[in-house]
Amino acid sequence: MARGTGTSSAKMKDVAERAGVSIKTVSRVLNNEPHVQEKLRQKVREAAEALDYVPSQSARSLRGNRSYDINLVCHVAGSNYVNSIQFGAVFACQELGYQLSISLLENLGGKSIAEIRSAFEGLMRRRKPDGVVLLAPYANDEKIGFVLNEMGIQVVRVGPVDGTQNQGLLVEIDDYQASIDVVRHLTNLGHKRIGFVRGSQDQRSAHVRYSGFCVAMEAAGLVVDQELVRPGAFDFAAGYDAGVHFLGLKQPPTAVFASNDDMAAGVVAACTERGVKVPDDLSIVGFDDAEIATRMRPFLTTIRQPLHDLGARAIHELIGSFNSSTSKNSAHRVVLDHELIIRDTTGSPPK
Amino acid sequence: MARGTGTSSAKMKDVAERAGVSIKTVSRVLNNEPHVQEKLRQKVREAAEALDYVPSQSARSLRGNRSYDINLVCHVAGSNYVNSIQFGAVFACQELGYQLSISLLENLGGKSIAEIRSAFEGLMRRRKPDGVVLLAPYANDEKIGFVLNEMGIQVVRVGPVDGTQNQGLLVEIDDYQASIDVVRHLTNLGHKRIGFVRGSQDQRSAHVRYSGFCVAMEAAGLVVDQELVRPGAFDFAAGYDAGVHFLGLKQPPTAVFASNDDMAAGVVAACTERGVKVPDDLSIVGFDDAEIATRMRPFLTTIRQPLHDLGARAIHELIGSFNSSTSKNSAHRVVLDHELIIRDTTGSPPK
DNA sequence: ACAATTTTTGACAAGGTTGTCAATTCTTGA
DNA sequence: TCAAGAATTGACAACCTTGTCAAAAATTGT
Repeated sequence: MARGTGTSSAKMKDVAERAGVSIKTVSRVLNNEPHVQEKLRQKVREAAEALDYVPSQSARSLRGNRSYDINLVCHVAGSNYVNSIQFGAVFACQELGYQLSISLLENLGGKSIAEIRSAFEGLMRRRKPDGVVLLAPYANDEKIGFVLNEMGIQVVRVGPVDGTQNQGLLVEIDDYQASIDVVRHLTNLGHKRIGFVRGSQDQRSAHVRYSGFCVAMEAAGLVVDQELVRPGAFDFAAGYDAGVHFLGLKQPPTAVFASNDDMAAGVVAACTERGVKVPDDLSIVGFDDAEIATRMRPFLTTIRQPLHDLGARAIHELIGSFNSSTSKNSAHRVVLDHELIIRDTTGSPPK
Repeated sequence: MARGTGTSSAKMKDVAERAGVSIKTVSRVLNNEPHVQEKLRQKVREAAEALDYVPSQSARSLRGNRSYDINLVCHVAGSNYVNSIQFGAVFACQELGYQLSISLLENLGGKSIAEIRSAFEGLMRRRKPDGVVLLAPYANDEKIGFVLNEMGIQVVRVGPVDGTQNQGLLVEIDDYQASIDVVRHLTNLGHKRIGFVRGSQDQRSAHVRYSGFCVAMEAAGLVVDQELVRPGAFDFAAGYDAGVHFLGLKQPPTAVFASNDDMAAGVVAACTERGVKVPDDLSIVGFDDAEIATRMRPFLTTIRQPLHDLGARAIHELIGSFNSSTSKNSAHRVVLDHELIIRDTTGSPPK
């Protein structure tokens, strides 16, 4: 009953009364709209502060047709990659007053536009997010971007994306350069027969990493032996299979570059089982610097992606685009730094 | 322009007109309130169906003072445990028309009630969730439960919890029995000297698993040698350290039960480095059946927790409690089944 | 100093739902 | 058949914010 003890929080009306202005003026000040005297601005801000005013999201959404929600869309698997990006995104949202919710979509690959549309509509019509963060493998699916655009939802994509499609917002690292860095590290150590384990064909990063690999090999005056290029799906098992294949070869490689850490760990596991010493007999490099890189023995040499930052930056770009006056189509591409982490799975090739 | 092409979706008013009833009646039908003739119910449902009506979350929230949001609160680390539960929860929310958002809280251990309160208020006042899912290590913090209760937010806790505090909603597995199962598996194989790696002291599960271990040892007529009980923090490094300790002993154990998979993997790593054969020289069991259990070699014998189901069930309990008429204090405890997964890290003790 | 213009301010409606309460219809008993 | 009571239905307000538009105040030009 006593003042300040009321359970319900202050409303705009209360702030207006305390500041001696109209409700609308309070609204203007709090939303940083123009056309208010500096003097009143101060008063309103003070009043809001004093009353510990917090705007009602539901009222804002209802009237303003904005949800202050951002949706992170990914497929079901809870990989370290998705997880780390997600955490970065959550932090950024907390900071900026948005809410991040997670949406899981069954694999949409190869679905028609109509099917994709209905999947998203089913997911989002209860509460339409202001923006969507699209992770691999959806980031590169132009149909999905199209559907979301059509629904009036701003999109930011994380990860490498085909150059062909209209760009929009994009946050990534330079996978191409990172692959070159890996090969250079290996060739500097003296390796000449270098194997490669590819990632899922439906993910752009898999292709980019492979082409970086090829270019760097060529630049080093080496040939890419197709016998030493194995398919994979970014999972441990594929790495293991590739490892078994390599070790069974008459002339095995002296180094293997796997397109991600899970697969690199698989290659190492195959070596461990067969008594092949890493890195003495075979050097191995991964990509991502996932948890497993320091959970395995020996520790994995790999490329560190700033996953956390990628997620955070994606959110910042998205929210920035809401407030900027530039049109929806404004393309913006952000490239974050990667880093080659040299640990214990790489060394000189055997004599 | 043509009928059905309108961009904005149907509102309650439209449904009411089509069904020839008042808006309020539509509301009643759609919310399953009593006092409506069956005949009208049908009509309304048909109309809603035909118009593809979806209620506006913001309007509902504004008027009804419910957000249809559920918050999953955990600390920063993106462990497999948190991740898997989260995925289960997201699925359940999608199914039930709620939105799951993630909140990350810096470590709140040892903070005062005032500090905890302000952390949550800062986090949640922009949009107060209808319920909160509390994961370890927060699940067992009674101060947090208290603060949330005071804020009028329903809570469901996942994981083992002290019996002392007022219960509320709780979803867990029987960690105690699971530990007994592990020990029984080991003693059945003939092990007598069994080591144990404990989990973080601030997590209830660590204590429960340890006491299950002790009881089962006693039941098998074995003594718990304190030399063979090592501390840990549920992380790989602690398991590794414990492994190094065990292997350096004059009389090492023939089996080790680690309180989670990460630590078990650490013990295995220590063995691998030292040329100790698993399971020939040392049997090792983990807990969780995390990803790493099948990413390591040999594959890890462990307890499978139905993490996905725990998350989903937590959501179901929470939402169920909103709709049920029973009071907030209604305690409900759900215990899901665990399973001992016997893989390749356990075998008979060496002669 | 006054009209014309620009800037600042506020009254009011609207957004889509649910709670309240009064009006209507139906049921029951005499 | 009619009164009393119960069940059903609907009109209207309320939730809290933002957009519209007109009114008021300040500024400019002559």
